Amino acid sequence: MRFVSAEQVAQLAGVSRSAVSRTFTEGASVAPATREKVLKAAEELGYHVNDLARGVLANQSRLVGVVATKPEIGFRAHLTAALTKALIRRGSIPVLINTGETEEELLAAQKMLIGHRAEATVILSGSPPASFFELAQRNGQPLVVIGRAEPDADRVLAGNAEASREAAEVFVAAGHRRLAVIGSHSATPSIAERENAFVAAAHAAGFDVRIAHGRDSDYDSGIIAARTLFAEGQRPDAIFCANDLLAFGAMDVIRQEFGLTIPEDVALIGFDDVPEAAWLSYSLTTFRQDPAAIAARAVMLLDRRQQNPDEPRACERVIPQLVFRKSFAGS
Amino acid sequence: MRFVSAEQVAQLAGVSRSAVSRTFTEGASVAPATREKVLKAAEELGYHVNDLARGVLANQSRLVGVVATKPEIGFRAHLTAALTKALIRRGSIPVLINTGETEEELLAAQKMLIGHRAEATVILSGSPPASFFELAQRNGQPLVVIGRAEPDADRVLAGNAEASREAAEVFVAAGHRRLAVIGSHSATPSIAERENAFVAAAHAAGFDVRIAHGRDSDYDSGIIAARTLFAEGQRPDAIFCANDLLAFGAMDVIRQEFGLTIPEDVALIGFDDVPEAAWLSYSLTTFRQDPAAIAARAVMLLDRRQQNPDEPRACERVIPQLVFRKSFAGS
DNA sequence: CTGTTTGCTGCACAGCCGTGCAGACCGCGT
DNA sequence: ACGCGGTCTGCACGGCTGTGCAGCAAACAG
Repeated sequence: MRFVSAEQVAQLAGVSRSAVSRTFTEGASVAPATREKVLKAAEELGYHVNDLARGVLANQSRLVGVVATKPEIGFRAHLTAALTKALIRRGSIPVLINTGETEEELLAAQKMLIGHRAEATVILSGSPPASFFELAQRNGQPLVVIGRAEPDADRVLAGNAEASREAAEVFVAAGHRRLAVIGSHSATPSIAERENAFVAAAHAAGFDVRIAHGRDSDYDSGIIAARTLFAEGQRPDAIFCANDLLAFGAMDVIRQEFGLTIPEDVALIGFDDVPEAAWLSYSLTTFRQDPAAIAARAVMLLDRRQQNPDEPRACERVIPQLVFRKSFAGS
Repeated sequence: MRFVSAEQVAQLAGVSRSAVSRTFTEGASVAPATREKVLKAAEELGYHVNDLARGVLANQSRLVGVVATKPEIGFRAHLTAALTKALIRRGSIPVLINTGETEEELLAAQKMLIGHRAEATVILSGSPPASFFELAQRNGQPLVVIGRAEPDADRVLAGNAEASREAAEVFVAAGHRRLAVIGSHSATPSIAERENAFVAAAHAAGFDVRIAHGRDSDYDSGIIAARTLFAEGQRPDAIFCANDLLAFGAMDVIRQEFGLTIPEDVALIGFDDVPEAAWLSYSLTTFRQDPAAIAARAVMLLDRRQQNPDEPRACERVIPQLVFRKSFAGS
């Protein structure tokens, strides 16, 4: 008998099981005296309401899935942490679905969530297959997507386009003419959007942009991309990096392999403002994204969807703020 | 009617509900023909077994709590990710309890886990109060603690003492005499153990050690600690840092504020081998801890505990490996 | 003192599922 | 043809809870 049941508490308190149930149910009608007796008996026996049985009745649990690939890397780590913290504060139970690369694993995890009657799922990254959305839809599973324009779900978007345009503008205003951008081959929607918006804005201003890609969007990719930019062709004097990690890799190559100085020879702007951007070695000018703010929006969308399940899909926007440091001082 | 029940599947398939149940129960006896019919009907209706109800029967769910403060920082981010991945692969449901600093929040989260009849809890960091262990004990909640010598739980320990001793030995063998160590005021057990073991080993070899502390065990603390080491007193020529983040902060201060070179003027060894340690700017010699290996041990302990609940507490050790990079080349 | 309202309480049911048990059915050997 | 063993199947129960409903006592008004 590992767990105490309400029946046993009732017996010890000398009341019916209903009284116990009502004591632990918000807004139920119990006399203060019985309530007291029940609480005392529960304390003595170490009783905890069985949320599973509760969930069976309500046909819903308080689990919220958080889907992320590589949740330990860069900005995503901060977003994951902020989101789980916000969910806990809300009284939900954050389930971190750290899916490997395989689609199969993701679907298995989703089935687990549905099997546990999860309340909702938040998607931080990756590009789930269509079947994922279909399955969620079919089981009335609310979805919140962060950083991706998915029309079938509530979403929180960063102002990627606006920020990237601003990057191009401040580069041009500061007199830079040989522009470049570092993106990624396996571009997530956010990364691709930043790259494209920067290029478009530069073209609109009448300047060409060299484009470099690494395999991914991490430090090593930044290294590879920077090598291709500086090893051949006209060397850029200003580089916009689709995220901070790419920028760090590029900076290290620019300084150590090509002996150039930042920002005198090359200026850089990154994206995300992870804590490393403030480290003395980098001091990277970058667009700040506040993970707590994004998480708060996501939770808000969850609340709203729960109250009005049939409301049309909503979209929240969080606008990144350019933080000036030494890698680009502005004009 | 948001979810399909087994009853409906049974009706469509023309069998009893028991047959449906047995189809989805491992090792139950069903005729291949009925099984087929049931699966087809389930597919058509989009049926998923209600894991909540299943859990009520078994009095256990497949939730596993993962308790961590600041799971986005440094090595802990990698450990969290590795652990959640391993748990998912095992068929468990990782619940990330990202507790703020308050003890109250932690206990609330623990009660949620117990309420959901979680299978076990893994503790990555922080120092839960005694009431935490007591509550877990009382509810038969298996506990795995990582990186902390908690006698009331199964545990996975890194070889902090062995590695730190090795650090002292290789420094001495390479001819360094002015040793220092950077630890932390708010020392987690691991950090404190590394510091103490290094000091003890140095003393044993006949050398004194300067000790510096920041407030925490992050980059900023490394900066502060390095400033106190180099601003006054005899400057060290070899520093052991209790983790990589501290080392990065120290390196940046040593180079940029004091104009010294690494490793010529000062050699450094870190701990953890987070990816940043391999970045060109740092190239930090450090002790590698494999998050996947630690996670695997933790999961193994979980499995073992589940099979033999009354076995004595076990302790697994993972030995860190010294990885040489440029910050200290060895002798 | 009596009638009525109010506030609690207990009963019983519903919500899903796994499983022991008995019975049905089928194949097979004699 | 008959008995027997084995494989499935359905019934019914048990696991723990929330809640509608009816009843009961107390409080209160007249």
